[in-house]
Amino acid sequence: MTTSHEAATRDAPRERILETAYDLFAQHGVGSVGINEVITRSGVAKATLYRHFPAKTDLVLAFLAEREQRWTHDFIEAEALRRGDTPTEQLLAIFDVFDEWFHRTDFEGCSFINVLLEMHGHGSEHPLGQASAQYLDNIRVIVRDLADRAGLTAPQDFAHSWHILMKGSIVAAAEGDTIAARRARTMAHSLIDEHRAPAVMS
Amino acid sequence: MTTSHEAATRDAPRERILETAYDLFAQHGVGSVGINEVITRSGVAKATLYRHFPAKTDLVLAFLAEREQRWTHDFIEAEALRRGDTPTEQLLAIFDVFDEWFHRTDFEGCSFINVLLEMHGHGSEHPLGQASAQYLDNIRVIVRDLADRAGLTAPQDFAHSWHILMKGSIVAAAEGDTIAARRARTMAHSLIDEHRAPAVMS
DNA sequence: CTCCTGTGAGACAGACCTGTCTGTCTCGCG
DNA sequence: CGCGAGACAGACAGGTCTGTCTCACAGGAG
Repeated sequence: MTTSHEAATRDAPRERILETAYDLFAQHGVGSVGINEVITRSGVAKATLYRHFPAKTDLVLAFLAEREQRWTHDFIEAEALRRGDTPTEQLLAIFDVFDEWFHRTDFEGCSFINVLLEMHGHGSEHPLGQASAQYLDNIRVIVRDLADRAGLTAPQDFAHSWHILMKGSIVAAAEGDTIAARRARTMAHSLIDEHRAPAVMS
Repeated sequence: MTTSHEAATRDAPRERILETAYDLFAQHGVGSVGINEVITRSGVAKATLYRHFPAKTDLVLAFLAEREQRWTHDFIEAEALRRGDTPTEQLLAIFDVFDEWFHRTDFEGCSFINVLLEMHGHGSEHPLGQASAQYLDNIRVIVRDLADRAGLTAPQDFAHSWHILMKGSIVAAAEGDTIAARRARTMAHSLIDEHRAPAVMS
């Protein structure tokens, strides 16, 4: 109903499908949302959806790619870079962005983590698990590059540890700990200090 | 019902069901495993299962309770207490146990996190989400008590931060980072240091 | 002996899912 | 004006799942 989206969106069924799928998958998870709901909500015919996305997996893969663009790049990365003047500040700003994110009423969690854990150990075999792992990898690359630019030691290990703080705080936020980002930020600060000393090993 | 009970070792279908459900739910997730698989694997009639567990939710709740006993208490807590001589050592030993856990070929992740994230934001309304959150809470109580005994400042906040490291390393391990526990342990050590100083941010 | 209870085996209903297929409509273009 | 491509609508097939139900059997109690 409605088609209140004016003439512009009239001939863009693929965009309408992906837009609807993005909202539904991000909010309710890719497993809980059926194709039929995407169809009815986007006002598209089932045959149209399957013409653009041969299987549900393809639609989910498109969603994950879109998620990386909107969440990883446009939200987290861009905001963190904007809020900090130095690489170190930009790293820490990630958790400031997280803090804002965790306080949203429609906080939806990290789709990459959600999809990966939905595979329950078979993630390395399933294309959705592989894609999610790749997008999580890409986040770590962003962190590692900032660590590089900040002159930190062992940037690869730093990025892994940093990412543990990010993922842990996201799960904590899903649990209801709305100030998890501030807790993680404090630990993150200590981690930076540890990687400023020439020797990292304990 | 067999007079004065305790002829329980007879066939004990309830124990067989729960034992089978424990293995399947822990390994493959509570959503992916159907009642029929529990039935065939445990050699029990469907009516028998539904007599002991009126709905699948009841079976999952029983699984989660069993999971707390076997994983939280018998594995993590007991092993950590055994491996350390002081409360501080026992806290750090949690990540030694994690390290061993992450390296198991049948590493299955944290069922509480998995179930909670499976609710996709509606965890606080769903009984399974509430139960999972409660069991995660209980883990934090164990950590807080150890922090108390170690004389750390702000043990409640400490436990929340510590738990972020635990959850973050579990997700990282699910991603394939087998040495995530050692990374978390290093950060955990710094966290302890931070909570030894008399003044700590709240 | 019969009754009674718990059990195994499995058919069945009803809901929901993915994916296919058949129509009908509209629109652009020659 | 006619034609074809793409889109809408929805029936349909084939599979999954939960949960109910029937039936046969086994063993202890009265």
